Amino acid sequence: MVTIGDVAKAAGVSRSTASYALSGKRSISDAVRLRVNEAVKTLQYTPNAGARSLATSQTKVIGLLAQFLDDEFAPAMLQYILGVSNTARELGYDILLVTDADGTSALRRISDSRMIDGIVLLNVAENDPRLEHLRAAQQPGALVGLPKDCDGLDVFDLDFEEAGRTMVDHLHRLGHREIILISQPQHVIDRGGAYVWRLQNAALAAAEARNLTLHTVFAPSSQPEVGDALNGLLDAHPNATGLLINNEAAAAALPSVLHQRGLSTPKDLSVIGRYSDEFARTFSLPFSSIESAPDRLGSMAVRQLVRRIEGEIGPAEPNVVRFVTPDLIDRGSTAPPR
Amino acid sequence: MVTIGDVAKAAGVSRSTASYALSGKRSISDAVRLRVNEAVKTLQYTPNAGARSLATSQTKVIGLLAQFLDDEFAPAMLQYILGVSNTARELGYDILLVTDADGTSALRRISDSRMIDGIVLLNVAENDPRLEHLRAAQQPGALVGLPKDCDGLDVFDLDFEEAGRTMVDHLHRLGHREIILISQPQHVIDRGGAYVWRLQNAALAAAEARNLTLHTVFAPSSQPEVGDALNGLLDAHPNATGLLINNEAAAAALPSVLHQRGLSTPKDLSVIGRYSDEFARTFSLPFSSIESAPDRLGSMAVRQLVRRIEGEIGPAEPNVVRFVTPDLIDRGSTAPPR
DNA sequence: ACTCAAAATCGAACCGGTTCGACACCGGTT
DNA sequence: AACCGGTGTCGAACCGGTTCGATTTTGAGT
Repeated sequence: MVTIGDVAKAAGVSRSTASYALSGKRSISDAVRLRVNEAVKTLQYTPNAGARSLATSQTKVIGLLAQFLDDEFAPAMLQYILGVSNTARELGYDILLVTDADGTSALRRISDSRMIDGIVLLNVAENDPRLEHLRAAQQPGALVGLPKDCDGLDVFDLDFEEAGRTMVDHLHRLGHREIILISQPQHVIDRGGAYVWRLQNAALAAAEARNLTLHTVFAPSSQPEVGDALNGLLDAHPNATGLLINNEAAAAALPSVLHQRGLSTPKDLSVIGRYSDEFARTFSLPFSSIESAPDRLGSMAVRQLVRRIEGEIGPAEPNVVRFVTPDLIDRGSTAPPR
Repeated sequence: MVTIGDVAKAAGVSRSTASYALSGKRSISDAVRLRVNEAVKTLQYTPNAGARSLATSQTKVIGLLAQFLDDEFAPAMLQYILGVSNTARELGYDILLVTDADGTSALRRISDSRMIDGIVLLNVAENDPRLEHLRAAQQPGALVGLPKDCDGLDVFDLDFEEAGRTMVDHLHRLGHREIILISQPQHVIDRGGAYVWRLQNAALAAAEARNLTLHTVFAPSSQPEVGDALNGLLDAHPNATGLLINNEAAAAALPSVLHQRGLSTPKDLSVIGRYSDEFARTFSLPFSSIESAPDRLGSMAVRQLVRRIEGEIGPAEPNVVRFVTPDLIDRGSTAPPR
């Protein structure tokens, strides 16, 4: 293993001089800087991360806590992870990926041992038990998902209220009078998935204001149960002309259900989903959708986190709570009702 | 930050004694051990990872290199990642997830800076440029995917030859005489995805030995092109009674294609895929399939890697190249031909 | 009571960086 | 000639663990 001492020796200077030559934190003669850089190159020197972190208490690593819950759609989570990971690298940070079922103790472990400079929490629930420890950790943290109490933590989430309104307004403007909203299953909500309520309540309010009928339903998030649920739903509301889907599994299952029933969009039914474009491509979903922007949310969270880590924003400065305005991507699955 | 010095002071012993009390590497009186443990608990002491890694040159972190290529099915990759991550935690290791497009320089970075104790490479291609650096890194490494030259590296992969034979044999035993094999697109092969050839060649050999006709085809890996390709394929071989699918996207697209054509399995067509059970559930695929066991492969790779890291297997001991025998999961999509 | 090995503990050194304070050297003022 | 500030460099200390060698304490055997 080649150390900075070896570099210093090769350049004929002291260790501290070599260090300053590399960091630029004190003025160094051109001659020395040149010789040091030369030595670094020929010896293939790379600083030891452990030693550096010990000396500077900075690791250039960000902890990423992702929970893979049975009742959530794993492929959707991947987009968040990639958004975080790619942006982190861009900013010079690596990612410590933690998928422990017990996120709380995992958080303590990586935080207390000072393996990381900051933490991104995905999939944050309304009363997320991890938040308490994140606040205590005295390390910057950023959340994707809106908890009840955002105090002291930077929060990023889709504007689900706006999403609900946009969906309803879009169909209303086309002339629909009776529509259905399919949400996540009950236990996602029980676990604190408040975004389900946020979208649904906003949709209900918009529907009332526009004077149209909105049926709301919680559907399973697993195959093949969700297919049956969709069928039952369409049977129950034969006059509905629009379908709003806030449930990835339901969206994925819908094409074959429609096909079985001999229905097509937008002729027989107008459909709007809420998922990412990437998701739509993966599952070849032909429905217009509210973009859930997982990569963008992950990216924003990391950017803010790094600003805190690097002191561009002081720890005293108030936390931000930022909502991404949802775009509606038109894939031609909506039209005026027959 | 509470250090081992604080613990030692609280327990009334020296730092070294506290360290030995915690590691158990020298005998310690019960009284002291008790007082030290007490102090650890009350002070909430957690060792500083940087300091420990500096002293022991062990980080308890495993690097995981995953490449997300446009033409590969991202959700499938997630299963490998989770297999690696969960097993690593079980063994006391954390995961540094690297998704850089340039895997080679990322490998150098994390390896040279000694952030990690070992490396798992996913998605290894036949002539993977990352291997050269992994060998030079002088750190244990494990691969998922079979390269041409396995020298010095532990390799884990599905037995694709056996998979090809099993698929063909299964349909042959049921009495099929003409079948189709759908592979990945040409550019997956060009990039070094040798597993495509391995399965296909074994299937062809088995078909010849059994004296049955096997048509082979490279299909796109993106929607909706793959659907058109499937249609064209079924048009081109109207007498084929069996379909083997070594292409996730094609498998995902097949149900709606069959539906459009008014075909059903196993009545009109016997179908066997090659993907994970998790994948089948996500897409509610009703086809019998060769289990590609991503979680198991990831888990095996990590287990072997940790054995190397912890010296249970000396660095001199020869590398293993282990093939997982593929299971056929029967979902009732095969039957004797009409 | 005396010896001797084993058990228990301590101090110091080390891992590989960074950073502080000191110092030497330089050209330019007064 | 004495003084000055700025520049470039060095030695030493420090970050927080682990580990080696030495020393003290203990207890068993005679």
